[in-house]
Amino acid sequence: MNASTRSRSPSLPAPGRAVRGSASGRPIMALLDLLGRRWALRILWEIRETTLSFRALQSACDDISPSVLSRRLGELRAAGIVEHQPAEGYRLSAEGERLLQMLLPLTRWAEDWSRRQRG
Amino acid sequence: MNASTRSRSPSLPAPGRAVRGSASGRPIMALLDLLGRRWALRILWEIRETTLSFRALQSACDDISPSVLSRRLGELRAAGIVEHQPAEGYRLSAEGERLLQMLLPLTRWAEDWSRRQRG
DNA sequence: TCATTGTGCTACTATTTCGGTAGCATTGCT
DNA sequence: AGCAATGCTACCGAAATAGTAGCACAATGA
Repeated sequence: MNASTRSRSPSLPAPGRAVRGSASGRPIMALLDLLGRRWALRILWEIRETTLSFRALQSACDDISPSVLSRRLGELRAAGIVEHQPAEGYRLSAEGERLLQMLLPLTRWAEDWSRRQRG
Repeated sequence: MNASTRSRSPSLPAPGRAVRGSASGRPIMALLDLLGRRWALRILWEIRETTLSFRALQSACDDISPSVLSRRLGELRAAGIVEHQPAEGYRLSAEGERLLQMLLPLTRWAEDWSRRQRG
């Protein structure tokens, strides 16, 4: 068996397809699956208002390993949330920007949370 | 070998402490770490407007394994996002409800996404 | 009283995912 | 041609997760 034929990535979550934890294909489940993978939220966060090259993104994410970064980017691109501009780098798609708009208030929440957790 | 001495869980993300992928302790990084763990978002989603027992939550999450559910619940409770009412079950804390308020619009986004992805 | 059912887990092993390092093909300098 | 930067893939050990079994406890009810 050739290594290139072995399955090396989890199934790509997409609306309308069964995903991990849900045979229903409900879009929200596909999304929660996608965003719940390691580094996915962080990657989106780091490009929320900028364009970064693969390596710049890698170091922004505290030197995430290139294999995982590559996989996450592949998934996020397949989902149409991230796009790659040759000679510029990775950035949010228009749809990805709408998604991130919704996540920005998390910063505020996290700060309140911080105050409460520490007292 | 005493089981209680072995390390069995990844470090609990908390604001003010270094977390996976960030030595800064910025609250948002701790939050992204916490929510980026497998099933974390889904668990919060399933109790967004109800209280569920351990087993009910397990089946709501498409029969997630109890070991992972137990860990996630421990983390989310330590974070003050989820709380456990004896004889009732798991539910969001007041703070957790504020957090979920921000995530509810994801449903709408995911539905639009679905339409675009499928054409 | 003694099953029976439900609850909240922990233990254990197998499988999958991730982390970390090395390195390659391509592109663009100079 | 040489050199550096970019966007990866391969490989493999480590860590997280899945899957199954089962335990301790409380409540119910015959």
